[in-house]
Amino acid sequence: MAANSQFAMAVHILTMLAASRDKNLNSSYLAASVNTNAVVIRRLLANLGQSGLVISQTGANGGTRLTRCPNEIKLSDVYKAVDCGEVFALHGKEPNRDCPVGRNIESVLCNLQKEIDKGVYEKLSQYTLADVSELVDCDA
Amino acid sequence: MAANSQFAMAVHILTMLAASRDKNLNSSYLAASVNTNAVVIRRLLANLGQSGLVISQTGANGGTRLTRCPNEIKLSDVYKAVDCGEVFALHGKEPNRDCPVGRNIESVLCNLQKEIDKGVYEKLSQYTLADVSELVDCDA
DNA sequence: TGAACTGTAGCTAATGAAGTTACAAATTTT
DNA sequence: AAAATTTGTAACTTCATTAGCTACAGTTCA
Repeated sequence: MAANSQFAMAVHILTMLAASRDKNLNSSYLAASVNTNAVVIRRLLANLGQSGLVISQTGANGGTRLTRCPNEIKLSDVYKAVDCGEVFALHGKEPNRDCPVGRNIESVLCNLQKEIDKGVYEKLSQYTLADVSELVDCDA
Repeated sequence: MAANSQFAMAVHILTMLAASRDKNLNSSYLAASVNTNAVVIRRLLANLGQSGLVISQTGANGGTRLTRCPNEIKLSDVYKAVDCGEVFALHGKEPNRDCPVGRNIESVLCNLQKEIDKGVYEKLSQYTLADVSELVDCDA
């Protein structure tokens, strides 16, 4: 269970919301589609809400809806909203500073990490939620 | 401890090996630079060896060395050698097949995942171990 | 008032990485 | 031939993280 599937779940539920823009969807309904627990969905929606992608309402007939059009939500926005970490992790423990390589490798890797992450981000920014919705419908 | 730093460690020890191409380096020596246990290094070297990047010798004065020039080892080769998984994970549990979105989202995400991973791979293939060695020395 | 929601705290279970000890097998040195 | 060194690998522990679950206070609608 250690693999972080939050991005996948986020795209899933946002696609659901995109298909029902006129009404609120509640967390139980979304959870049933993702096949998980409603609290997992609510935690995810909390992140998406903080990034301004969705808005939730408490109370009866409450639920969540998108704040803007699916074609205005880039997948990079989603990626940023859920905290997925980096493509690869740096050293867990600091390398040995008495070794020339150990002393300098971290900064080199850190720059590389940033560049790779930027590439991922740029690639994801080429797609919107509307693109995903279309693909999902096509396959249906 | 759950963040996978094998790529970072792999680049680290390969840089060490690149700086000592004429002789074997043993796992204790490498472990001291990475600041970890020798067995962790040997496990990593086993992966790198299976991908043909390094060759190890048992016995006294044994150890590990590169099989080819640092400028012939792309960072994408390293990424492939250590099993770092994907940029983002797909659903842990299969989504609900009774829902149109649940039924089709996985294949859409899977294709996206492949494309993103390919982008990472291409970006990493632009750098070699020789580039890393140079950067590490420059900083020193 | 009562029903239906979200938001969130707090717990358990499952997974995976890293760290450690131990030891057989291989190889070199003496 | 014996001793020393080193890899390869199994087995275990520890730690961090994700996901799943229950419970409940607070909000909103009818």
